[in-house]
Amino acid sequence: MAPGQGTQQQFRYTQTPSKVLHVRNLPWDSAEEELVALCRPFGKIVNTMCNVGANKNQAFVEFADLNQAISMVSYYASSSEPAQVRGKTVYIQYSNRQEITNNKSTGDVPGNVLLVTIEGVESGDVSIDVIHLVFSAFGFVHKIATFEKAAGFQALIQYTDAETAASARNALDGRSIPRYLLPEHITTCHLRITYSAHTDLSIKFQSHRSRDYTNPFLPVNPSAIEGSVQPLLGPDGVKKETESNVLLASIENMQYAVTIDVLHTVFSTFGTVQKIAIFEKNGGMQALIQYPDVTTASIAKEALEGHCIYDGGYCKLHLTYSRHTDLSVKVHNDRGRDYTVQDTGVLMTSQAPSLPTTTGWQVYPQSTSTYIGNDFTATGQVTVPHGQVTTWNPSLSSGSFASASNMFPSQTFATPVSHYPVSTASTAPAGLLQASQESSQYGLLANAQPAAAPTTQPPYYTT
DNA sequence: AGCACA
Repeated sequence: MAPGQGTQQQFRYTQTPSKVLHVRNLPWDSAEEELVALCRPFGKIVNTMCNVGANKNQAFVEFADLNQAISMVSYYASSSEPAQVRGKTVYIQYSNRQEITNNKSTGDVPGNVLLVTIEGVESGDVSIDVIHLVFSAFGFVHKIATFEKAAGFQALIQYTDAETAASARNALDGRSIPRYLLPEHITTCHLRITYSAHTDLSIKFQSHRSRDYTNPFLPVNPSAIEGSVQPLLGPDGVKKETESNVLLASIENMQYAVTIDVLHTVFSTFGTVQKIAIFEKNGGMQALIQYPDVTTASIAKEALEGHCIYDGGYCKLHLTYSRHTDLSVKVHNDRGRDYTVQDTGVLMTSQAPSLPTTTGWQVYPQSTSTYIGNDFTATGQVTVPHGQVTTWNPSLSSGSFASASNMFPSQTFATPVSHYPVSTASTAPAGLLQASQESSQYGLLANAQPAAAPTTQPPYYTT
């Protein structure tokens, strides 16, 4: 055999596809979140390994499915823009291994602490109290710590001994948390349970993400109250969201009913809406809107964030990216729709509307664009409704919630816009107006509005 | 700028 030529592989870096990708030339100090943000649009990431190599500037990403890894490699192979992390070009190839193996989690050495992965949910969907309830059935739960990693929402559950942990694992591994303990839009929520190498968790605060049931005097972390989710922090300390094709919308000041049809009309302006689910959360209303791709979702998010569906600051939209990528909407009712199936023919008429020519409506910029939006943005997930302002962490709230009413404060953070030229508004406001005009014609909004609705005044969108 | 973990 000639030297340097193996029989197994002609060339060392001629890769066969793998669901594990090797990423190199990363910034030295790049975080796992940046890697995840880059790769997530292409599929579900189940594991990562960062700070690899002598320079700590390589990483591995493992997708759930081979095709997802292939789609990412193919995309950047033919893209005019190289893959980048914080402006630095990174190089992506198939790894020469088929899976990431961490030595961290042994997984099968029995211990008193369980590592639980809760599949198909994001952290806001399953409260620590629900987790506590489920796992208390097998014995006294000492401590719980929850966190979000690339693999998803995870929890460490500490029992007294390995026997109790084993009974809980045997009973619950692969099972689902009962539906009645979950938000309505969650249909599957399977538990994957392994043993953790930990024996005693160090819980610093009682919070929405960690509990120590052996120490009732442990202080409550004011910045980790129920309902607020710590945002991912970017390298500059600024909140950084992981993009998704699914948007989480919360609707503030909902004086008028906002139905799925209304949402479908509004969000269809930016592309095909695949699925919508609406549900109650903390007394407010939220909706998940699924687009086919991240790009469409981000355009819709940018265009709609902070806008009101109706005049007077009513039904103000706040949008974040959901961690969901594919909603399991199995119903066609007032809580959920799947527009990708045509069995009922419901609303298949509202495809992406044609470009507006002249609308006849006007866009009225509102001087108070972000009176509450800043607070939402600062806390990541939009989960805090009105009326719970006393539990809010003051350090996160730049303004007083006492002013969060129709009495808009005169000072604003945003630059006041005196007028929107129609030309520059063609992507967002004009499209919105077109959408609202259509919905008026089709009467979609008429049924949704109470008698007191401003019928003489067509709905319009303000910033 | 080119592959960890045992």
